Amino acid sequence: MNASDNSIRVTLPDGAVRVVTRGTTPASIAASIGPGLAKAALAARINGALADLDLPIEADATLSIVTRKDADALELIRHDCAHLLAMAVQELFPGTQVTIGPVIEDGFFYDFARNEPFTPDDLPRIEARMKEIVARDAATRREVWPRDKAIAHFKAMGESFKAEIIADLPESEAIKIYWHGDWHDLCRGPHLMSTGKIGTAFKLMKVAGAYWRGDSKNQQLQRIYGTAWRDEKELAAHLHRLEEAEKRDHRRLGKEMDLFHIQEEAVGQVFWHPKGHALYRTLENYIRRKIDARGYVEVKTPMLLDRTLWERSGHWAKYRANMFIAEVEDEKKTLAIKPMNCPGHVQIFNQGLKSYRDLPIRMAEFGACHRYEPSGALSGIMRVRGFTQDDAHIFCEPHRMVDEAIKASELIFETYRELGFDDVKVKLSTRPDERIGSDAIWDKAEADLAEACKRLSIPYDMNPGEGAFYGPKLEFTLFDAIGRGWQCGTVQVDFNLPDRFDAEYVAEDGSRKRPAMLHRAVLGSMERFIGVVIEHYAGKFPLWLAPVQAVVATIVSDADDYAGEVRRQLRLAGLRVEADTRNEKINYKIREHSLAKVPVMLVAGKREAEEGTVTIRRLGVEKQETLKLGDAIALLAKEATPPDLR
RNA sequence: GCCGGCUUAGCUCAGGGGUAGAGCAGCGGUUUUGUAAACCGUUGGUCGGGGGUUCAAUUCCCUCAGCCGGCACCA
Repeated sequence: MNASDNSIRVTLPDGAVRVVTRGTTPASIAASIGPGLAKAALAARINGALADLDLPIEADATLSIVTRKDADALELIRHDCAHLLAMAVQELFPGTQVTIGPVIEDGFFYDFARNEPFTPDDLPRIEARMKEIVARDAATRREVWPRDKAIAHFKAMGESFKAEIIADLPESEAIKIYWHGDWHDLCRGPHLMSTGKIGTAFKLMKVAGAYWRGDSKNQQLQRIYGTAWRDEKELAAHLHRLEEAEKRDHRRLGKEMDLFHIQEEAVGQVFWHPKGHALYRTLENYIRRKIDARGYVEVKTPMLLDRTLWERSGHWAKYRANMFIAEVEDEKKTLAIKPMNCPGHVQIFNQGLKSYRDLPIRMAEFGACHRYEPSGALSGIMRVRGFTQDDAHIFCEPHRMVDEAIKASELIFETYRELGFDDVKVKLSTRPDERIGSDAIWDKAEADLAEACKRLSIPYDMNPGEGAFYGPKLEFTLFDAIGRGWQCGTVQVDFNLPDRFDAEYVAEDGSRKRPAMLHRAVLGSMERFIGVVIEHYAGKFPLWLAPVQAVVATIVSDADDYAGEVRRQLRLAGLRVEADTRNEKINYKIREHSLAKVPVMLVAGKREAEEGTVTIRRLGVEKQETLKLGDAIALLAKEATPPDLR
């Protein structure tokens, strides 16, 4: 063996090349660059892949040293935190089995198997132990074990879940065991060189149940969630963001702003209060104008339909568990409350003979649907059992499907933009295992939806196997002001219903043909969308959406009559206005209506009453402006114009 | 549906085996006020429902419901 065989070339990020002995570790290269870097080093990136600092480099490679400042650091810290958590839990609660503990957005979790539940009180104890282990600065050691030895070892320890994981690893995978002091776990790594490197910018957040391997048929484990960051400042910032998110929670704002409520006797259904319903109507009318302008026809179909119809549609077989059923005593009938509007729309289509000249028929309905959702799925007005879809079904000649999918998608994008959502992602969900229709039909429908996206030049992600049993779909997810995604709009192809209900039209050649059917919703559910809008704007709605657009607040009781007149004229101009003539100081009124997030306050004191003016004060803005009443009305009416009418 | 937590006045919340409190809101007054809380007085609760233990339960136990956080689900 000559000397050159023992040398390798390591290329650093700045392009510099170091010739080192084969088997040199990133740690020693870092040390040779400088003691500061050696100290700051958390891990290495060898040929682009994250690796342990003590992993010998065996061939020419590119190398970068990962420090706390790098984006990768978070991933490493969080991964180590998961181990730290498992270690602390096993020290404090002997007999607890470890399973998996991955890195997730903002943090990590670890799933444990233990008979007694963890309580929220356990979290501070575990967290304290984690910090103790960090202070211990236990060294990390990596070992590679033969598979059989590893399985036998973990089985002997009573760690049956770990043994199962190892047994399921592909043969090609090396079984790596990481030691942190005298605690060890199976892990693919990499890890920081000691527990002291993790730092203490972490916090355990919550305990939850989670099924082994995500399957509800399996044993339920106990999951502990934590968040972890590079330093205390980042942690504090994250906790602050959570607090801010809580402030815009639609359930909280719904109560504070008197928009809606839900009560025990109508679980999963919304009582819309006057202000909430003002918002609801504004959105509904807006959507109605948009679809009217695009050649839709609006219909209304029955809430209760006989069981036989649901049998024919296929819902009784496929969707029965989610349907509310109504038995009628006098007649021997079973009715179901509609969970979807589509079967009803096909009934309307089927009345009378349709010609190809009549197509496309774009049949819309603000359709109230009810679905029996699992109790654990309910959440405020975001996930409910009674909701209204801004639904439509488009019956068209099969070759027009791409065009119609394009039109529907354009409507969705335009609507989101006008409502203040610019960040939208599209997914194409393709054939699920359980489905109807031939592969040829699916090929065509999936290709049509993809073609629609292509022609619109919108990027989309594939979502394989997630289509409906009756056809593929495009799903539109919008992202709100704090970056959370909400799936709202959808465009779906349906091969099922036209067939089952024998929908037909007379084609150009006089033959009877089956129309293609497209389901689409823009907002999805009114309830859910309003929830999203509330959280997106944190209750501070743009003027056109605000439930109360302006409050006329008096300073002295002499201005009461004038305030009434101002209110009357603003209402004539189409604005939602209240007058506050209570015997309170203007400070008090300003404060109260500011907290209520009323966008515009019109102050009317003695001066304004005499001069026929109002003083406008905008929400959160101290600067005021006094205008002639007529000018103020014109200004506000213009500002309050819905985006589609501007 | 599953795991855990929670449920006290209209709202936000404190309390705790001997029969319940605060702030705000409400109501009654006084005050006529100029841009984020004027002052005085005052009403208000089967402590989520049911059952049990106890001389005594809002408090402890069981059970049901709802809500919250996850998991599963979202045709």
